[in-house]
Amino acid sequence: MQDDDWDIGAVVRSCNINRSNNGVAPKLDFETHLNDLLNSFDALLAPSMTIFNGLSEVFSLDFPNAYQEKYDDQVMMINQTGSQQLYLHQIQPSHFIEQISFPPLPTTVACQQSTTITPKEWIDVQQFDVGAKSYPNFTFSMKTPLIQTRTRKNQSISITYELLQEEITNDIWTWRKYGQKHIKDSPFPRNYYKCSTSKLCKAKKKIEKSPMDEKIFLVSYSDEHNHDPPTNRNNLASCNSNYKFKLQKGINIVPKTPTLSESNFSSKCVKRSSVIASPIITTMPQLDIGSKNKMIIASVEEKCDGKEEVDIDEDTLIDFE
DNA sequence: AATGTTTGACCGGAC
DNA sequence: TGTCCGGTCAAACAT
Repeated sequence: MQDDDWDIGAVVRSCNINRSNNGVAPKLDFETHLNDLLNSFDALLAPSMTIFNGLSEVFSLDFPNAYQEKYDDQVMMINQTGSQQLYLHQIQPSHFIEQISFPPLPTTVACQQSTTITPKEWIDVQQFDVGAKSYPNFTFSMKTPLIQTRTRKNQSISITYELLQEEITNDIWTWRKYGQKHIKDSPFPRNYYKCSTSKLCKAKKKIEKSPMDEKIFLVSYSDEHNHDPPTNRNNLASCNSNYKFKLQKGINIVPKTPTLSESNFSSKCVKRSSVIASPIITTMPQLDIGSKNKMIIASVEEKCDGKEEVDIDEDTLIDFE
């Protein structure tokens, strides 16, 4: 992927990567040494990559049980012609640690695409068996699914989630607000947070309300925590004794102009939008930290620059237990 | 006193 | 080169 080709304003399609029902987490046991070209992770996926067309900029793979041996390891994958390289790395631990507090939801990722093509053509979630275990495989007919954003050169990649209010308040990390900006074309301000646990921690978080649906918060994470999550619940995000269903203190969601209808922020009233106009994940990918689950994110060094919008293909959503 | 929030100023990348 | 805009800084203020 070329940094200067990144277009955050590109309209994003959505597509899904899901686990099967009753999916059994495989132990991939891939090697994660920097610059490894082939490892057991590749060996499992490489056959499916033969049709990889290299049009993706960023995509994500969400495995029920994938892990890296070392925290900062990066996996580089390469297709059989050697013309494309995939760089895999894990997202910061906070993302999957947080997920354990959420109810089971389909795992969905948002996708950016460059040409007119249906979501099913981007990602074809398949099932294949390894021994008695079954888990999804991914064919690489996908074009440009996206869960990462980067607005500028040299800016850290951020991962954006669509969350409801109660999901925001489930954040296990402590954050200190350091800025707020009104964003162009959005009636709601964007709030900027840094990790307040450690001054050396570079983890950041942005929170804003979705201009598309004010019940939904767009929460972006960038950089990684370099420490364990705080254990004292009294110190957690909101600093409120009844934090669970309160907005984190300092989250300013007052719109510039009252153009949107009122919301009661009740998750029960929220239908998760199938129309995504920003590079976001529509639900938190669910992972089980207890089994070393992590989301793996890959980026590809090739450009695509078309822009188009598409609905999430709800048919491809598969609940995972 | 320590920690977090507010908010205008500033910086730098993109165009 | 100038302008726009997102991101960050930091002083003042609040808790």
